[in-house]
Amino acid sequence: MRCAPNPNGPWHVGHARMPAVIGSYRERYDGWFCVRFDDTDPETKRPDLEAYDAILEDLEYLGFEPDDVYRASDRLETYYDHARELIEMGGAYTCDLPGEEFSELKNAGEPSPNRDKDPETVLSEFEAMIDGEYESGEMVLRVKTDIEHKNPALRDWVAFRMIDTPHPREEASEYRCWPMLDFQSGIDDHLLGITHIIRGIDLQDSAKRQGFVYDYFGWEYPEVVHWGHVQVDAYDVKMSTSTISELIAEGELDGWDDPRAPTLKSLRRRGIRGEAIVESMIGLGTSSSDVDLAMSAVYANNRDLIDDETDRRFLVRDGNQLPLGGSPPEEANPPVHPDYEDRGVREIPVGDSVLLEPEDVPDREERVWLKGLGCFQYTRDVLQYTGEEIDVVREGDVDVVHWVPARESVPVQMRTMDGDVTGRAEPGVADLEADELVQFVRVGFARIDRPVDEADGETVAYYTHS
RNA sequence: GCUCCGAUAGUGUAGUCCGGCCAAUCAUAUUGCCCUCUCACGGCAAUGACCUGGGUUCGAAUCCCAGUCGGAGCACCA
Repeated sequence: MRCAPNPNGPWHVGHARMPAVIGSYRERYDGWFCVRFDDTDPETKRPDLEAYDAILEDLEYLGFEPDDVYRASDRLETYYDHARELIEMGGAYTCDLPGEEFSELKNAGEPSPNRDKDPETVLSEFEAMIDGEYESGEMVLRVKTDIEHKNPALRDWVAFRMIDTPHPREEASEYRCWPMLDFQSGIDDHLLGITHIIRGIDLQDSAKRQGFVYDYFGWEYPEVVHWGHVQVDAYDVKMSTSTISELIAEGELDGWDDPRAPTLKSLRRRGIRGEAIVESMIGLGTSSSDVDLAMSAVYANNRDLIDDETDRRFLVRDGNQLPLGGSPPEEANPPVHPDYEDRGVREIPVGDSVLLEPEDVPDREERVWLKGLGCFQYTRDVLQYTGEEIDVVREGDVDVVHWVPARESVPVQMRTMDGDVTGRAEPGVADLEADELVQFVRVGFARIDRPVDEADGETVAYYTHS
């Protein structure tokens, strides 16, 4: 099988579907899959030189390594050779009709006047195309299909056209005569031994179009599955490489890994495992209708993967400072993970005042349980330590909240899909390293993006999900 | 205009080929309860769907026809 991306930018979430599905088939049937960059349009779908590697990185993040990697722009001579062969069989003709004129004839079921040129003429004109003797738009090579076919989409389609703009890859920059996707991809699928093709409904006519070429060559067409488009909820930004690219250029997004961007690089930075995305994509199946992927499904899969191993920490967002009274313990020792006592406890110095999230500040005279510390009553602007046991919580009238010491806590900036939030975390957070995952208790999971910084003493975290 | 494709709960999916075991599966979501020093994890429960209309049949989610709705192609894009 093959994954045939157009290298015009890093992948968005929807792109994960192809490798997820063919990768799982590879495992199940001991199969083979390659990545083939179908980069045969240096102009309208101009390849981005950085995208080749970016896509391979995204693939690696998802947990896949392709068995082979090809670039269509390396294989032009192969396509030319097959075109020559096709011409000799009388299966293709050069055509200098402007696109609109041909379109009119085609829609009427009328052939192009060039259709019956003899192969020698066609061949010499095609060689001239290869030699770059025509300008863009002057000459194309068409596959001779069935000009009266009831489906107008299949009638005598273009196989090669002239493009004046050089290809961005240096190795391919001298070529001017470029194959269209249907020709290039059709030839390659056969030559690479592809047995099963999965592609979008936008290419649902491709198999029939390419079928004419396969018939000329006497090849057998692979099995094909078409699937619909994927929409992802939870994002304001349209899931389209070109849209995201524009938003980045305009400065609306900070980059491909901005948490608001529906890209794989963004999910990676937020600490979501590629595996969670892959599982969600496999869950979508291969239906040909359009589907909506709920991000909650990705989060649920991810939570399954990371919950057990992720240590707990406290983070208070926009904290209200409250002084403590009544001689509470000097240090709090909540567990590193509530389900794994053997991982030990954290050591949080308490000090003489704490920060609570505004919603957690109790009403006057009410009690509140600071996790890992004890019970306090809010009296005369002070949280008065009551020394009561945990039973008061079990009895049900005391809420349990997280907190941080006002003085010894460390500043944290957390970037989320809905914007940045600031807060302060327990001191241990300053010792975390980049890429570590934490669960901020009662807030959610986060990935440490930048450990504490000398300049501002601040730790930057990316919010994963609840 | 021509041509293709699809339609099961909020979302995704199984079942459709080879009609009965489907008063429809599983996951997620939502809600409630239990557990709990988290609104995490775990456990229990509830909510919730075969697009419409005909036909074939003893019997239709499943087969046939029509319609409706949705998607896609008819590019010198991929």
